[in-house]
Amino acid sequence: MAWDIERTKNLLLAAATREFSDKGFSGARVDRIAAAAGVNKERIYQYFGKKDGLFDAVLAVELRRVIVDVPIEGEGPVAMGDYAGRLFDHHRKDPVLARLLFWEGLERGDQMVDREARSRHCAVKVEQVMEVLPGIDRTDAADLLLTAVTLCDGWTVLAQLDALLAGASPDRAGRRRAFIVRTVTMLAEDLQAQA
Amino acid sequence: MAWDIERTKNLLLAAATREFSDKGFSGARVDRIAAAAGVNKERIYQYFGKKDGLFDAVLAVELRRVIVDVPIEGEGPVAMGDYAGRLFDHHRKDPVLARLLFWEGLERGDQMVDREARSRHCAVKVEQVMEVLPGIDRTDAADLLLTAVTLCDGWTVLAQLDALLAGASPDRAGRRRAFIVRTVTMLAEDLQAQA
DNA sequence: ACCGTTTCCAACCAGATAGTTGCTTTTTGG
DNA sequence: CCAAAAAGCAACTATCTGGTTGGAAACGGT
Repeated sequence: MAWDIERTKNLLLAAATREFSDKGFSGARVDRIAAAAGVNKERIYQYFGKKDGLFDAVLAVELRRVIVDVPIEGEGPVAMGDYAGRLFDHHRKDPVLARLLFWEGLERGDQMVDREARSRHCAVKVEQVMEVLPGIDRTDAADLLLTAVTLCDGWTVLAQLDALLAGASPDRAGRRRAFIVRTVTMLAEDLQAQA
Repeated sequence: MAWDIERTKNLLLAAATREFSDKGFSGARVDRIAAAAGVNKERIYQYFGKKDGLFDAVLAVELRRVIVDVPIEGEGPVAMGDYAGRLFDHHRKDPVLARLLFWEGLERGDQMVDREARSRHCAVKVEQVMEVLPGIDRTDAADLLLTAVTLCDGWTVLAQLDALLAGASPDRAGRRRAFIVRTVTMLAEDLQAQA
């Protein structure tokens, strides 16, 4: 069998994604990642430098994924609500990114990974919001976007709190989703009206 | 000098609060907590059982604190916005609780600490919301509350993301606070109108 | 077939980590 | 004032951690 470096890297990335998402950076165990990937631990240090590098790589992959899978597009407040809904679905299907973002916020604090790329990513997203809601203030667009992201991502992490607050009603997720969509739509309407 | 067990316990709790808030559960180091408190490590195991017990105690203290310091009171939608603002201020002054909640959500997942007490706490809060907005649906009250909490707590953890999205404008925190207050007020208005 | 290069791996290391123990010091109650 | 109980502490342990290394195995070009 020929060497398949990409495959090995992907196996490691997949295992690392799961481990980091579950346990966070300091909780993740390098040995466990290697074992889950069925790859020798040493490969991690060869391919990704060290634990930090692996974390960064995982986050980069997931960020790229959400950009492609959940675009901001369409026109008017309803389009923003729709975006929030799709973001909610994305996280619900696979909570990895939401968890990684909170892990990063908590563990890394101010030393964010790859500031430049992240900054560009954010700028693009804000720009897209401004296209969907013409005439909106840039700061308002950022606030609206942050609100949508916080609500969607926050729910995947604080789901236990939600269960305590709202009880274990059937299709709780669907109800929460509808609530968030409505909130974001309403907010977008209000911001555009005053623009 | 007489034994002052309470003082020792409080020293440990204070140090543990800081450590857990900063590093989370698996990132926190028992030795560091003991050193910061100027107390022998063994005391922790005597007073709190083990690391888990200390974490639980810290969380309990902070939860009790926010109930007292940030009550839900008043009448009508504006009162809910006001509550969100005060919650925001509470976390901004001291991000400990917000961070602990997210740490718990991420690290503990479904095995939440002291379910019974937490459940009661949540029920009381929802009840208070229903008093402020008479006639509102119970599920809506829970959703509104969760929205306010998610937005306020989320901002303290995702502040870096905020900086990337909105730029480092002066008094960014104040602007975000105003946005959240407005969002919650508007939402409360809408919910009460349809009630 | 041969050989330099790349990929892989088992064993290893130094430092850290949660949790324990045996003993000393202080307090308390009669 | 004395003995029993409680509180305090330094040193210890067994285990785990991220990270390294020296050599074996598989490859590709000739």
